[in-house]
Amino acid sequence: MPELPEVETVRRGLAEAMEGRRINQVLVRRTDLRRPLPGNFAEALEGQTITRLSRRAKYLLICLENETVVLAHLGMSGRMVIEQGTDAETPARKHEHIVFVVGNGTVIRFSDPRRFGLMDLTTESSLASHPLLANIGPEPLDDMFNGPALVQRLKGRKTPLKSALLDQRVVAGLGNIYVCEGLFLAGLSPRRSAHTVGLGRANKLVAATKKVLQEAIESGGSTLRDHVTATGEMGYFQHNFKVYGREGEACPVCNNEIRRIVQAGRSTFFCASCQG
DNA sequence: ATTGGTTCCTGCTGGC
DNA sequence: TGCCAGCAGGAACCAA
Repeated sequence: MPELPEVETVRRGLAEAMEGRRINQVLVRRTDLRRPLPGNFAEALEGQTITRLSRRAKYLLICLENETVVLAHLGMSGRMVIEQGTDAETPARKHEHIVFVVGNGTVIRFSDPRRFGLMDLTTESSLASHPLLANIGPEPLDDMFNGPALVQRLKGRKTPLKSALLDQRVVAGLGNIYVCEGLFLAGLSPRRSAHTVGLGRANKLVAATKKVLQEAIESGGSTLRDHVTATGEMGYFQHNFKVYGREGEACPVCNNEIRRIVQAGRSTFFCASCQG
């Protein structure tokens, strides 16, 4: 499931292949993604040169010379994979929904079996107020995301800390894996009520979250099932998970058994003795 | 205002 | 061994 490190890894790969190149062709095979693809999607992009590949939260932003911005979310199972010199039209793979042809024959294939992903069009000037981005919290790797800011954002929230961190309005780009890992590294209980996190704990949590995200990006993200980089390689941060997916295994710090609980319908993995 | 529940979709898993 | 119901999961949306 692509979270910030996976999307960032994909972004870096796509930047290499797409920046400065002209979009020569866009094939749309399906328009019924998480939200309907804009009707003019292909026409709006064809002929435009890509100026920059950017990212906000878990959204990829493909910026074009005429100020158009493609907003792309990979959902649960989305992939963006680069191929050189293959035929864009064939083979027609089952879950391949959109294909971009850029420059002299570079093909970028967006596939997404579960179709929780989406693409939309906006412009540079209305990007920040786009409905999907308008209410999203700070980038976790930005200096704006710090202890005091986190305390402020958790104020008044009575949900468990774990659930609050998954809320994209609190902080952007985190998902189940990196929230579990960050809480473990910070030594904080996922069950703690969010508003009880004061400056000391918030500082620890911010530092832990940044560390986990940075290390994951350096590892090319985590590949559980679907994630591959834009060049088709697997990430390998999953080998560094301390608690995620490790129910019943020994905590790497204290050797107690790692537990799994369900919060707001999502699995939480944690060590009850390290995460007081 | 905040929060819990539902929904979208498909591949995988576990139980029989 | 094979089948199928049920689940997982990001986030918008709705209802309370």
